[in-house]
Amino acid sequence: MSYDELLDNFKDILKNSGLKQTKQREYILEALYENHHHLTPEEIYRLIQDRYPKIKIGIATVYRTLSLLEDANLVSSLSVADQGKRYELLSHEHHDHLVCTQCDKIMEFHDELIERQQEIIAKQFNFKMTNHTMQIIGVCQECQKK
Amino acid sequence: MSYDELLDNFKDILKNSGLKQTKQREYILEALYENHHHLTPEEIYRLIQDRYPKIKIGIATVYRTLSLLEDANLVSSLSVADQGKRYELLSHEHHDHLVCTQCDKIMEFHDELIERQQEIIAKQFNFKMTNHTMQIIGVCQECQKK
DNA sequence: ATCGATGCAAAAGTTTTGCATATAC
DNA sequence: GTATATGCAAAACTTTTGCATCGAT
Repeated sequence: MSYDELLDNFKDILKNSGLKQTKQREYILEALYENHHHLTPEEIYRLIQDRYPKIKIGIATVYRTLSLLEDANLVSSLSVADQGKRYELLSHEHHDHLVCTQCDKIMEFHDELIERQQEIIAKQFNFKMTNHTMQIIGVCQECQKK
Repeated sequence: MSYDELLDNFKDILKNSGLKQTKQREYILEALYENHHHLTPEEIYRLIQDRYPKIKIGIATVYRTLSLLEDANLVSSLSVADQGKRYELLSHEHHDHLVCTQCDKIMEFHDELIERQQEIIAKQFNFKMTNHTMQIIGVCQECQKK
């Protein structure tokens, strides 16, 4: 999905819920779009401060907007290893994560077989799946050499 | 694995690392064993206080012991939906989770196809997998009716 | 003009750390 | 006896909330 489509999508959601469009909300979406993945609220906050020094933004707004986006199913949160949640857009192609416990690096992969199997499992439980996450935890190739 | 085997296992790990066996550490392991899954450090702390009113235990010890157990790969942590991590023993048979976003209920499932596929993926990335977690997020059967 | 959104600061909640004391070895 | 573990309290982080003001509609 292009950024413009995504933004239109977000604007529609806001309008339909009687919420307002603001620069802050737009910049948060933009930060998530550009830095593809795994941002903490703190990181998003600083990215916006750095890029738009003129605009005022508070960390509370970042948290509030992320909750909004999560409720609207535009972002998902993930928490592994370190403390604090990290957020990423759902509109990027779905993928899962390999997390290295030594260097905290996060790698991505996509596997159709697993995707399909998840759908089958959700169906078995009569569960209405809105999202799913998977993490393979371990030691990456580089850290194994150390 | 029986509790006794698990405890012996833990004692060996402590001994081999030059660490000491304490009642507190044992009770934390016991709490995780008995209440099969998904405990927060706070819950573990209170369980032990309730069950062993005579013994002193501090929340810091719970955190310290959980880190120890996680390093030793005896427990894994999981964080979804609510804030804060939850811990569970790895020695219980491995399973993955269905998390309901409406009632926060966590259900479990086990799927061999997914397990095998995760191993294949780890191999492709030359990744030494020590653990893996998967969560299917959505709305459970009961909450769909509401 | 209205009502929701924002920034700020305070509060609440979670996790870690320093230190004196207690306890396992 | 020595070294590690513990409880406690303080500190560090993370997230949420109250409130006066601002800004989108």
